[in-house]
Amino acid sequence: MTTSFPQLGLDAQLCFPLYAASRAVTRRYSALLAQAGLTYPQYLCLLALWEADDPMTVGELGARLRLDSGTLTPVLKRLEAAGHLGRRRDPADERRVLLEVTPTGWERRDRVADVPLGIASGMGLSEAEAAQLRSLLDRMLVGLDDSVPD
Amino acid sequence: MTTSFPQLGLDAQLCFPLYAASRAVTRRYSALLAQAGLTYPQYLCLLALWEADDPMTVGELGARLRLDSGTLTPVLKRLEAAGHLGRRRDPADERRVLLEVTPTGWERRDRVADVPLGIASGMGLSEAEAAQLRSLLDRMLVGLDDSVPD
DNA sequence: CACAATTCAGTTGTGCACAATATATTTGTC
DNA sequence: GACAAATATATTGTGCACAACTGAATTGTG
Repeated sequence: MTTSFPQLGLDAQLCFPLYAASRAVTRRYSALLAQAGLTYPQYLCLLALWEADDPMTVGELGARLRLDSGTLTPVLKRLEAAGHLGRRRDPADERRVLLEVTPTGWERRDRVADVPLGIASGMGLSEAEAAQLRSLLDRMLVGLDDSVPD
Repeated sequence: MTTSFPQLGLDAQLCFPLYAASRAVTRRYSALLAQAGLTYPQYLCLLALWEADDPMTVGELGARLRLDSGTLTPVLKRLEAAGHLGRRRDPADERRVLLEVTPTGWERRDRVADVPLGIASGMGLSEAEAAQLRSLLDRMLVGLDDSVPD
């Protein structure tokens, strides 16, 4: 690197390690999830819906995953086509679409139950380090939210 | 969340905070880079090429950024179309394509020089925390590399 | 030299992300 | 109760990511 612009070094910024690490983890998940017929974003949708227990709207899911309807709608349609969830308009407010996991969708849960452990073991971080990393990432997210008050 | 499958909690896994934080940071960069006519992956390509100083092959760039030719080729073509870099076959080995930043491409460097600082200030982490985060992410990447020896 | 194996970039196809926009529904306000 | 403003989702268009494949160029081996 030329000595000028040291702040433009790939490794001097947080963004690149973050971006590369995120893609590496997603890739690793994808390989395991493919065996269950799921992509990573589809898996995230199911995680959120499994957690909620009750039917959830597209907007609520988007708020949880920080994804907009332009991303979610096609993902949800593929999950519906695969029989993992049902989508129906909320009778009480026809603008909303309620997402409900089907029995087939609940079965996926057992199928992927051991995926996270499989990833964690290959990651080379202790439980304490993982917790520390989670904490730093959470604080970063909050910081980014706060500095753009919508 | 139902009490079974605690390991499937969205926040229990590292992947989701990592994924959400990475997208949040990329989004923030994109907003600033758009003013310079660059997308985030295009910016990463230029960062790597600026660092190298000498012409670089597509393969070398891919190794640095951890991206494959299927991703890079269209990005590089757009950078070429914008006049930021030149692509030519290596006369010594016609399989390779050499990437060279044009004068116009070098000018982009001044244009984006203050972008990283603008991001960092909004991130709410101290310099020490940022360094710690970088270190954890790097070790994670190494761990993931090691556990899949290609 | 012949030629199989390897390397390198490009192409194709699928699936996100996200901005901008469109459309339908609901909610205030008068 | 009309109707403007707000809300919720869907659609469109652009640009990645990445797996799988193609084809050209190079290298290793006999």
